[in-house]
Amino acid sequence: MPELPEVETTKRGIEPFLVGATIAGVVVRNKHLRWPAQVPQALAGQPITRVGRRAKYILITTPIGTLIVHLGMSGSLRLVDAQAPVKTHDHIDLQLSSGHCLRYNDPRRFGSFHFHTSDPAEHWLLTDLGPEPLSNNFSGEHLFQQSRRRRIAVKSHIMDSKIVVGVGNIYAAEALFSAGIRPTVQACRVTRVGYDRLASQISRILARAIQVGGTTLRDFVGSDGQPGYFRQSLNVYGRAGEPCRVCASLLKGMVLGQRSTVYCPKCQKTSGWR
DNA sequence: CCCGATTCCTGTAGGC
DNA sequence: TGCCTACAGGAATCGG
Repeated sequence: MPELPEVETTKRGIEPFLVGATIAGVVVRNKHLRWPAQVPQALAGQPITRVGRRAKYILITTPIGTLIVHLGMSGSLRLVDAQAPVKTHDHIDLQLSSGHCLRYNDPRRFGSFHFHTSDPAEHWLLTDLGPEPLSNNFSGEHLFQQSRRRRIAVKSHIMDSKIVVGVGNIYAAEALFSAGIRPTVQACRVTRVGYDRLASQISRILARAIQVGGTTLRDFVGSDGQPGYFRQSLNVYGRAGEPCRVCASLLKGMVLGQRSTVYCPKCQKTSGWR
């Protein structure tokens, strides 16, 4: 499931093929995504000037506007040959003048395509987002200050895209484990020191996951169709009932905020210090 | 304002 | 072997 590392992996994979290329044609086989897909035919003939990312959105910019693409839970953007046979759930193609084709496949259709004619940062999907976890705007102090009145679980706090973007269920669980913080602790009870440690673990883990092409659990493939290899580095996610890799205690699984959560009852005792 | 629950969707795993 | 159900989850939105 694409979280920030998977989206960044996709962005890096497609960028060299898109920037400088011209869109030769647009094919929308199924526009019934999370929202009706906005992919104007007017994109045909437009050069792609920039490929970017904000949170889990991939931004594909042309002189007439920017496509804002979200991969949802099961979406992928792959570069295929223009003649590649269409498979099931191949919903949208951007045909390129180079003979390549940027193909969007999404079995569960939780993804989305929006088109915005001015600065994408001003699109309603992006205006209320928190800082990028790999930027200088992100810190333990930020997490701490934003948490003072929040009684929700700290895991829900760091998964809130208004607080910080790109931290999904997998990486939230992993960062809390590495920081030694129990996911269920109220956000307002985590200490400043705890948030410092949590912020640095979030950044470190996301950066490492990007280095190995993200995490492939089931669906995710990068733009070249290759899986990511961070799965073997997971310490808690998907390991409920198995022994902790640090202390051998049995990892505990539970549901928190409608999300499956796994933690080590021994390594994750505190809400701050260790 | 705050926060938990609900909603979208389909492939897969588990139970019988 | 095959059917049926539960579950996975990003994030907007709803309801209390």
